[in-house]
Amino acid sequence: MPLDDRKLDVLRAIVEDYVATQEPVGSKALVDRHHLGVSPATIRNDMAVLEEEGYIAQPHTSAGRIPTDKGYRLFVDRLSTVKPLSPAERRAIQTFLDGAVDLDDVVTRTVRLLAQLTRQVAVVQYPSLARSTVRHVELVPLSTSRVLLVLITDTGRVEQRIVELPGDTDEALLGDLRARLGHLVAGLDISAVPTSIENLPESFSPADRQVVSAVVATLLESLVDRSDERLAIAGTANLARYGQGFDQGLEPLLEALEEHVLLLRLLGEATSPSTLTVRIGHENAPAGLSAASIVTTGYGPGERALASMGVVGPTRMDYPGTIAAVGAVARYVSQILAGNN
Amino acid sequence: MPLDDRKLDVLRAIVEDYVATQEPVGSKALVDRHHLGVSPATIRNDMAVLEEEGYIAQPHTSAGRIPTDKGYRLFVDRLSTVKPLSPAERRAIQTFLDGAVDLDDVVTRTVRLLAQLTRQVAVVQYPSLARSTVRHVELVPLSTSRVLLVLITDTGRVEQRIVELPGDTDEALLGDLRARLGHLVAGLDISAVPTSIENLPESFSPADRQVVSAVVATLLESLVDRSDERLAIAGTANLARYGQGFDQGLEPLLEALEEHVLLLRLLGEATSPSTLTVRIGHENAPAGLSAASIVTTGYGPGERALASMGVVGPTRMDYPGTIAAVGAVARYVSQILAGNN
DNA sequence: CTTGGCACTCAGGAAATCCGAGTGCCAGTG
DNA sequence: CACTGGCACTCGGATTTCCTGAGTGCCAAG
Repeated sequence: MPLDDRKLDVLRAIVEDYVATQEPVGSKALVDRHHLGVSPATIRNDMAVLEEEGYIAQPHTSAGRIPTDKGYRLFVDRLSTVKPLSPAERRAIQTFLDGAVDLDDVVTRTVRLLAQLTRQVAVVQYPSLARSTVRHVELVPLSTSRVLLVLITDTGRVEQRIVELPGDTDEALLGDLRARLGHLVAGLDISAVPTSIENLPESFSPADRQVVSAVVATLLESLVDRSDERLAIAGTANLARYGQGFDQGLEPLLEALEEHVLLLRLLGEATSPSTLTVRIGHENAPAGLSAASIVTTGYGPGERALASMGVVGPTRMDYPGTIAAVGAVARYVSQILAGNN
Repeated sequence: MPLDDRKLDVLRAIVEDYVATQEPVGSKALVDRHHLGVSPATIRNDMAVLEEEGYIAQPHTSAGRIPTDKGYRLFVDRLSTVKPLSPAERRAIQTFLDGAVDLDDVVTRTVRLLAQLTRQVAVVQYPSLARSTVRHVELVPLSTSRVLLVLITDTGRVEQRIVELPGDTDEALLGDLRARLGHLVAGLDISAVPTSIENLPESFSPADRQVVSAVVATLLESLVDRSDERLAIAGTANLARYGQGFDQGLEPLLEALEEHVLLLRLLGEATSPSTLTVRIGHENAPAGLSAASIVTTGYGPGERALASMGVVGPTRMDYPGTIAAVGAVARYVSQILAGNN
């Protein structure tokens, strides 16, 4: 049976009231708080249908209704309208983020800001190496058998590795290597680097090949190294405030939040900066987060998302508000990153 | 009134039992579980004295006793014996830490290990820049008006800054500057760098002075920048397990744990690697942590501590076990750092 | 100083009770 | 046909009462 408009209104009202009060909402309360123009009895009939269809449920026989995951899903997809941020919030975003001095600072400020705005747990992924381009590669001799390899990306990120050379090496070779490396990879997309340099050693004299190979190997290694898919998290204290909003207690949640690999996967599927994903309750496969909802979006200067950020909270969260906050912060951060180019 | 030996035994027994059971312990239970050779009535008298002196307290009139902060203090200072780690634990430390590939990895592994061993919250400070020495300084031209300043310390840490030069600059000047900078600061203690280079600009021709000043300024800035006093935290989920061990709930604690500045201060006062500090309950000034105890120690290759690590848990923690774990991990990490030199 | 005895206290659990929000259903109405 | 008012019913949760037993403090005797 298709849901008519009023039933959708009822569902919306239920979600809104439940989110606001954290208590099951009954038919009477609904009519009082929203001017639906019909009597409680009518609402009850509608509710019965909504329940049959699985959008809402009763915790106990004689209690009001609460939305199910499916109900939230419908709400998010079709019933909620974007709630514009208050001027105060906009200002907060600006003043908070404008003071950032470098990339790391942008990330830590962002994550705190997001936690504060949404009063929930914020998660921000550091811009991924993989999706940026090379601005510069440098070789710095430390001793005759050690050299520091520095890689700078267009996002302002700097990776460095110490390369142990197989034997003593003179400046000339290094200089040559530096120049040719730079020529090969400058401006290149990180993902394109491996194929670009794989044959480099062969263009050197056999005597030098070992050294070149060592450097190339380290460079490749530093590129695939996913360990730098780091995360910043803030606002875990908000979980405690929300208190027993979570049935199974906080432990599984806190554990999940420390499982960065897991979170990265959830954040991942790096959506473009303009789209925004909402995952509700059981849609989050991993056990620990099945009582939580996650709102994520990508961010980054261009069309492609450089990395993702998001908010984790109870399924009973203020979706419109959270979505607005995440979206606004992501847009602003993207601007900053574009500016700092 | 000085406490005789038996009273101390009683206190020790109370602490141990309370930590183990999380429940107030009464006189009867004490005589049963520890062979004290006297009757419950006698114990009661001793307990009365201990209570009068403020070492223990009763939550309710008709309940057993629990240790006070003062009681824990005495226990830690005089009554507890170090509990050697189990072979399994020693092995865990080794296998867990030996796989570390770089400094950051050492830190993240350490913090997880510590959280796992103690089943509490672990906090590890990244090795502080301020207490290491300069191994190398490098200048890498990015464009004619931008140069990358790289600073490498003996702890394997690499700081980098981009310097915006006031005008176009040629290679020769940079090379000269690089050489003189390196000569001035190599091997120097970070804290000694500022005085060492403050007069450097004046030794250059007036035309070049602006450029040199820009570089020097950035270098100084990167040295005083405390923002790199970063922390790694793990095991917050353990707080939830300990559950309502904390009277005021988890919120203030989680908040305190996100206040890195605060934690750094607590960790701080970098003790030497060989000493270990225990702060109990109210000894932790900040409100949020007054229900917690903190066990910290410094770590680092030499005599001086490079940074600190520690564990945060409820006052009712297993002090001997925690102390042993923190000590062992710190020693092992120190060895690793010394080795990687 | 230690001990057994004894009266007393009281937190916390179990059982009993109450209340009212909320429901489903039905018959009546425009 | 959709809506409404009425009504009987349910039952979770709050409130109260009651009870129990661990634990205490004190005292007099060994």
